[in-house]
Amino acid sequence: MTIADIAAATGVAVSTVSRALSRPSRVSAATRERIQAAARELDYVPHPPARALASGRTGTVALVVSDVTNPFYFGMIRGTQQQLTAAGYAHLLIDTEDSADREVEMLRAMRRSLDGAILGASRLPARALVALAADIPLVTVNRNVRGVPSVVIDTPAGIAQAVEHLVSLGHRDVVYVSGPAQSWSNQARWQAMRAALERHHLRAQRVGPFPPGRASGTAAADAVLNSGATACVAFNDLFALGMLTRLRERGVRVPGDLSVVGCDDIFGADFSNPPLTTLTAPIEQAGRMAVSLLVSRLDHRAPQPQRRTAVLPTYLTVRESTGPLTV
Amino acid sequence: MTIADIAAATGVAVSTVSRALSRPSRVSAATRERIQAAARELDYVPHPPARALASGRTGTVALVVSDVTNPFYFGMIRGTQQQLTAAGYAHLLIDTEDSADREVEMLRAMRRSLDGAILGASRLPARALVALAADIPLVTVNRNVRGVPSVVIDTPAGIAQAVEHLVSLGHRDVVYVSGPAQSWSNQARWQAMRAALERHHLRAQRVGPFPPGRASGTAAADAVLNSGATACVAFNDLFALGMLTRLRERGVRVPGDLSVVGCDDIFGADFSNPPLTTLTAPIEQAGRMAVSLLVSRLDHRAPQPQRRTAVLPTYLTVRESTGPLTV
DNA sequence: TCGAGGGTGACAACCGTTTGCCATGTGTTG
DNA sequence: CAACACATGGCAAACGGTTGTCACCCTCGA
Repeated sequence: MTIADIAAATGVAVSTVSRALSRPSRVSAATRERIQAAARELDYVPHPPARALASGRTGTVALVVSDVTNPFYFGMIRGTQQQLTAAGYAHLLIDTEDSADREVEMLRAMRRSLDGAILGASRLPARALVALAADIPLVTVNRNVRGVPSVVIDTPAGIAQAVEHLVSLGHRDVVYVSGPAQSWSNQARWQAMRAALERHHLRAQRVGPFPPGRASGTAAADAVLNSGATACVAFNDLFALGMLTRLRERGVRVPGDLSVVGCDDIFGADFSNPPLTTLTAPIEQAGRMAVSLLVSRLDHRAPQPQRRTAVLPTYLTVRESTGPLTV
Repeated sequence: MTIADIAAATGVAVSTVSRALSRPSRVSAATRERIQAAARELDYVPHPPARALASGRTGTVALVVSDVTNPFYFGMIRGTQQQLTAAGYAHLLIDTEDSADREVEMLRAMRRSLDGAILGASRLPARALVALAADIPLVTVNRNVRGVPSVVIDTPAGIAQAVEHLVSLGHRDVVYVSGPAQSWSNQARWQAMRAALERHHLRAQRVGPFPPGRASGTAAADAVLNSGATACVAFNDLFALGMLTRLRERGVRVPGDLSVVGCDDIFGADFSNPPLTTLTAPIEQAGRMAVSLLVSRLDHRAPQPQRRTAVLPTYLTVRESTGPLTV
């Protein structure tokens, strides 16, 4: 069941078989048909590694995440999965366990077995990212570095909306619950928050930073309560969800005593108690778009896209974790 | 940066380099050291496809799921990811989109680029599964077919506990919310439910089947309500969670008017409203174990394990969606 | 001193495809 | 009718490793 067998069976050269199978226009309709029939007959299955060795193309793209455990990535996984399959690529999953070192190390090791990679929220310093991009086609998500194509979800713009929402409900003391300090998204969100509050002549406060994960919600909730704020915007839904449980434990009413808004709108945000007001991010779409961007650069026949970075809008989904300020 | 370069740099043959790198015991300490130093120096990175072509081993294992969207698989993905990385394998993700045809088709196509595969809840008929297993090392999860190693989560045993729990709360009319008809797990759960109820001389009812997905919760909730039951066990948490929202919409109190128990204990079951009583399944562990099983058969040097199938226990986690029968 | 044996490294075949280059045959054009 | 272009298919050289086989050398025992 190699192309040599097919060649023998049909009496043509292996090169012809190869062409009939992978570049059908290169052979005449008659032989092509004959060869394809034989292939079907012998139920031939191509050998990807051999193909990769000879052609340099592996037909595989990796999705690199910092922690598969984070529900935020579930959406990304879905999105990339869909689009990669559609484009005929295999989907490799790499977990860097929150370590930048591991990130470059794994990527370096797998470089030759990948056609490209999608970095979901890379922790790499900008220069390392650029260096890596020179080695292997990359698209980043939620991480904008000059020279590396990327798709970013415009949560910062959404944050302005969220602040607007809270202010309109009468809140004056709103605090930002900060995520990991090295996180690009976290910084962007905090900046946006500060700017938005300043437009209302309100002082921006923050608590944290806290490590990723729902467990951080406990400490975060306590910190927010301690800050005396009446509303807060959390770095992400995982934090917010964690806070909700903690607040419930402590008997703090949401939104009666404290309004909470999250970011991302991950699985669960709609059925938590109370359902979470959050910035809905088109995560899945981001994944799909990242793949499109990557695949179109991989396909050299396709026209290279002008814009190397796409920004996706976010919108505020008001549920029940935010409410008017009560005196 | 191929082994030929290293060979040239150190003045030995490529075969020696190859051995120094992949079978270090086969060369003397002196040359090995010299070669490894040179490799580091030239920063050589092995070429996986070439290796795969020559050796037949790809160092890649696929996790095959019916729908990446299902949170049940999130746990599996985590588990397999961890263990595969630990064992030095790359992790390929395949989504069959609930189609058995697609399942065998994809697996056939990728066969040569995989060392093995883990089937999370395969939809394949038994004979097809066995045929496939002859072609490529397989381990199934929650699917027990003679001759194919597997790890199954013993939810059925847990169902007995759940029924016990409900009966002890006074419930006499408890209904099973059925999942996809072809699902092996669904059948096993229903059987277990029936048996458990019969032990209490109670009649087993069921509603459904419903297609996978949270959305089914709506129809399911209505059906359960219509059945007149005072308690139900849902095929999985996704259903149960969906039901919870629907019941809330309809103003039905849980557990006041209806007790609900789910299966699996997926992400979200603990912070839903009310938190869900469910059968906690060690999903992540199942993933890890499946990998262990697979990897140990791949490694021919390792002693082949006797037991080809592992069963993992499940336990009842009582939260707030179940309560005493109220007249 | 000689032969045996174990350890070390080299040779070369092979894994299954792709692809650049060339030879042939066919149709088109002037 | 000749010359030419083009379409088609074949040859063979890669691609980057692994591995079976074998030759060599060194050491040790008789």
